[in-house]
Amino acid sequence: MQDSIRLTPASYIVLGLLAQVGEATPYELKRLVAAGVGNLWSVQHAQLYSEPERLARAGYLTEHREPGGRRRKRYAITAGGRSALEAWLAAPTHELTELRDPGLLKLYFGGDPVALATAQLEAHERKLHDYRRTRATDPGDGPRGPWLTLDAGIGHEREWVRYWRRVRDAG
Amino acid sequence: MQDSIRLTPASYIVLGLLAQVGEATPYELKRLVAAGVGNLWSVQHAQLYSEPERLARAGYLTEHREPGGRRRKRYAITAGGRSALEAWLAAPTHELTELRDPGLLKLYFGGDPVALATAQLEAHERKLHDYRRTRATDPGDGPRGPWLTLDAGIGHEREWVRYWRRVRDAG
DNA sequence: ACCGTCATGTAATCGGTTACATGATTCT
DNA sequence: AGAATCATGTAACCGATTACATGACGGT
Repeated sequence: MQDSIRLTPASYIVLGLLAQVGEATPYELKRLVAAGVGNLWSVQHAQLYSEPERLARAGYLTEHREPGGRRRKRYAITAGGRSALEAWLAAPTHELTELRDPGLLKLYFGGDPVALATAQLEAHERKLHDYRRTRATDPGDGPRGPWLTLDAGIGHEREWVRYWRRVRDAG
Repeated sequence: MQDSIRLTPASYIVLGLLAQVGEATPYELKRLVAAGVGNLWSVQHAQLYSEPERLARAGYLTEHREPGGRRRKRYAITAGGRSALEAWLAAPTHELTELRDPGLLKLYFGGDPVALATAQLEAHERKLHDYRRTRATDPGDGPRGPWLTLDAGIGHEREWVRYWRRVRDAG
């Protein structure tokens, strides 16, 4: 129950998911991440074992082993966890994303624009179609958040496609 | 000279800058990063002390202390370093950026769209003006890479502005 | 039976971040 | 002269990634 650990984005992902689903094992968390937030902010599966432990030690989650079979650990959010999550949600942030794009980095240091653009275009177009398919099958009910961020993903993939096309065609 | 360390983006930033300027102290690297790549991919200043050491141990850089005064360490790229850099530059990548935007993450988990949009809009608009000012004063000669990535930055900030405006106005 | 992939987890490493420090300049 | 900021560096910690492992299950 030792408090005061630093809460990172990964922490909030765990807290946020557990707030939604009630309780889960690390493996279930992995599935949940893959089902949505994952293309927003990826988390290695190993971290979905260590992070809940950390959060539990700090009192944000409870942990108990399943009695039979694999004796897996199930985690659930506590009141403390919920209020930490809510405090975080309530504070809008001015922080900006960095681009942090490996392709751009190569471009910066002199990588061949056309070759980079070709490779990147392919990848971004694929991802864009991916997103669009997801959105097409989205019933549109359910919470607003995931839908809005999916929209962000689409907008950004489109922008990347535009960008790399420009680079390619200028080459 | 122990070889075979893993080269990370930070490594390539150091290699790339040293390839351009010949040699530098960590502090000078810090300035160089701030002058450009920094808004593409930020690097903590402390890492500009440790990373060159690592690279030097692995034979990608040479290191020697200045004789007088502060006895700072100056680093220069070796042939091995240069060829590692070039190999990296020559291989286009299919890797995609993730969004990794703290604001989006909050949105995903139910943060208030209008509040988030307001805060984010302000920050992105500022950054956009910033980039535009930079581009306005760019002579436009010099290597292509930085100019092209600046263009990416502008395109993306514009997309973010569009996006958050939509979110705000839909709220 | 065998092979591959999914399910599930632990251990070790290490890059990157944060915190701490101190001298030199510049501004008020 | 004192405050603030820039210049310059070291040390410690720890979150995140990589590597390693093993059992179950579906298909051929």
